[in-house]
Amino acid sequence: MCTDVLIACTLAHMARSPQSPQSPDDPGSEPQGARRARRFDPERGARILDAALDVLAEVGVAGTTHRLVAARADVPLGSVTYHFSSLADLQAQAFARYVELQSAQFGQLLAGVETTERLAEVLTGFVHGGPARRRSARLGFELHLAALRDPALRALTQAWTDHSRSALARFTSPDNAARLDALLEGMIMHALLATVEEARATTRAAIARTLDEAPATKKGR
Amino acid sequence: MCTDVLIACTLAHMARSPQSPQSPDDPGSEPQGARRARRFDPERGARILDAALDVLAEVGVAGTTHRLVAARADVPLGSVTYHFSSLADLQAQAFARYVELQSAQFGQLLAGVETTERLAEVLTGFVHGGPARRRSARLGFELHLAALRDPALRALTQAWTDHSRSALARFTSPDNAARLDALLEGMIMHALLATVEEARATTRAAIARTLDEAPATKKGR
DNA sequence: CGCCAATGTGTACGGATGTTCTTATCGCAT
DNA sequence: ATGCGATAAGAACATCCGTACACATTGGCG
Repeated sequence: MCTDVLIACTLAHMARSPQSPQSPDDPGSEPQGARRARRFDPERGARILDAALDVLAEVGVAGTTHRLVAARADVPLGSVTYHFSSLADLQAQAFARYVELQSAQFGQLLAGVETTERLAEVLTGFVHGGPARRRSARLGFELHLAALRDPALRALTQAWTDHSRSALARFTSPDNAARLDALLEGMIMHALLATVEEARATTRAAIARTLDEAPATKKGR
Repeated sequence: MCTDVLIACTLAHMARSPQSPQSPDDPGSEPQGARRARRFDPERGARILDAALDVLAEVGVAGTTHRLVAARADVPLGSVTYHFSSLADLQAQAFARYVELQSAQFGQLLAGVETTERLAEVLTGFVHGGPARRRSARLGFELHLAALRDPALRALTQAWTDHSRSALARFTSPDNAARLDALLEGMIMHALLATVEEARATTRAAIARTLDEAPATKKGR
């Protein structure tokens, strides 16, 4: 399995050499011991993290390997193990970066929203997302599942949930914000998995109905 | 990583020999070529599937291997590859079995429920589940994530969602049943991941509020 | 200018895994 | 009873993976 990805890996590794600007002395004439030119590359760590997020989104936590990430970031294998003490460390830092980016993006999405009607509209667009949103959602669920198994990642999911709830709490009560958050999570998952896409109006109605709560302080029912 | 599981694997493999009823001729005197007695074991396939579900729940799709499942089912490695053409096939069939069992269990859970009040109570217990529920929920999310990556599994998640929605539709409109299903999914995930457990009353209130919909046939809002 | 610590790069190794294959065994139809 | 096909059992193989390591390079500081 995964042969295509491996091919891509190999190709990326091979493709790197020809396009690099060759040193004054022609290295092509001495194929033996042809060590690649060293590159000055600060913030290579950050680039590796981005590549790791790409790989995580594509093949999941299960399929993510040092070599895949290295190929994606266009760096040699040793560079990944140099910058990150272990594969788990790499994944954890990548997920941390993801939560950071995602929180900011979500906050920005809700920044200009004033009315609950507009909020419902925006959140509907959030659930039915384009390819970029799909990637994000995949990463999110990948993180959730990883956190389910590795308590060290719980802090990240907790932070993400807290941020999401508090961002939504600007429009409803905290309890209802939590409910809305759970609803969104479920709807996003279903949207990702559904063989036939749900009608936009339906999800919009579900969000809107959840949004205008009946406070029902005491006489609930 | 996973050393403990591997130890368990090895131990299970070693522990098998001494307890087996030995043949008339004492095999202990001839340690060389000591092949284990062949066991007559119909429905070994089903037992392997159960073992696979256990392993899936414990270590996830990522960590599930032929050898782990074989050790869990107390069968030799070759037996797993004999009954299932590939690891993906094994996982798919195991998940299919899971959906079957889970659908039945969920239907049975709602079977005796008549009032929406009682339903809210039952669903609350479903969200805050004991260890058995936790295992099921983990398997469910494991399946969801696997289906996210493997379209062949979509049929299973679709069946599960459809069944769940129709079971809930006995108490509300189909649209609201879908909304409630999404809410449950999200709340279950949050319950699994939360570092501090949510108050039971809160989730009950969230379910109850979602349950009594304002039909609002035309003049919504 | 000259060093050195940090960073880049390629390779090696032990181990785990999926899958295949050979051999042995036994239920069962004839 | 007797063959035979289905299944059990264990070993083997090629591959991939995480990590460690040895060596090369160079930016920046004295």
